[in-house]
Amino acid sequence: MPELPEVETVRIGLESLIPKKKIKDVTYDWDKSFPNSKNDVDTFMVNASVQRVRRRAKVLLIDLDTSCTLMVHLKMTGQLVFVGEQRFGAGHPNDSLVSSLPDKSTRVTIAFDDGSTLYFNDQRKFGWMKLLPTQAVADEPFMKKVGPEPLDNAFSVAVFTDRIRRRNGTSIKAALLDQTVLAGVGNIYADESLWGAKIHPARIVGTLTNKELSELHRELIYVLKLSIEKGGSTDRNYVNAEGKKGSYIDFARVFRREGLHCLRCGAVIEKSKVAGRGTHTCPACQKP
DNA sequence: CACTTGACCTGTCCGC
DNA sequence: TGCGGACAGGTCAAGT
Repeated sequence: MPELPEVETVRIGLESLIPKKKIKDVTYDWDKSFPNSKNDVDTFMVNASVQRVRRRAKVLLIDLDTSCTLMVHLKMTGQLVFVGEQRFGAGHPNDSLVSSLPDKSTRVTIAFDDGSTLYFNDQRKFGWMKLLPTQAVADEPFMKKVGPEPLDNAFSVAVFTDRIRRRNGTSIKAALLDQTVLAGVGNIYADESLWGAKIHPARIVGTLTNKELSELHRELIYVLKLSIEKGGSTDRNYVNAEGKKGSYIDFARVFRREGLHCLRCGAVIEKSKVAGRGTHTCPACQKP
């Protein structure tokens, strides 16, 4: 589910909610969602306090004061939802998903000593969290191979072009989705940025001009920043750290707009499959 | 090696 | 309604 803007939105929310909170108790129902031993949890999590919440690519990093970090990947349907010590009932203005937690998608429950709780929910069980020494995070296989952050100042057109061209024989969409090329792009923002740059997702990287890649670089940064401003995209399951949906989907130009008119030229948006993923394009603006 | 496909899971939606 | 199949925002292992 969540791509860079959604994970960043969760990070911003958690960073304002959980630092300094002390963990009282941890429970979980599915080993693959949280593979650490009870001994790890008792030794390094229980009685530990949260220091800060970081993000790298689509991974959240919750640093504890035991020199350990909770590494979290939400994959397709994961949620990290914080519920304060005071709960609101159904119908209350502040009521939301949170009033019904935990529910059957709750995989891990982290209770803090002030009565508040952080829930890790994941319907499809693809997501995971794991506890490891903070200095070991960089040695994780994914962290070693993942590409640069697209919203860093250092992510220039030259860097983008150079890295994309490493996948010269594949489609531009597959290259954008490849986390070793650059970090954080998933299906929504691949389609959105390609529409913005008027490039068909199935175009082979080797056929793209530097001018086209320069446009794509600009569009990619634009849609990622816009989405963070809008609190991410809620297509199905995504919610932020307070259980609220994001609104980027209301601003989307092609994603999930099949059958509707292109906002630029009026042609009817089509849906197809590229790089094994549902793909949305304008047949007039984005020529194969 | 470069690239593509299937597997991991559950839930929902669509057509018969 | 009921049922089968396709599909869903990610990543990795196995296949060509």
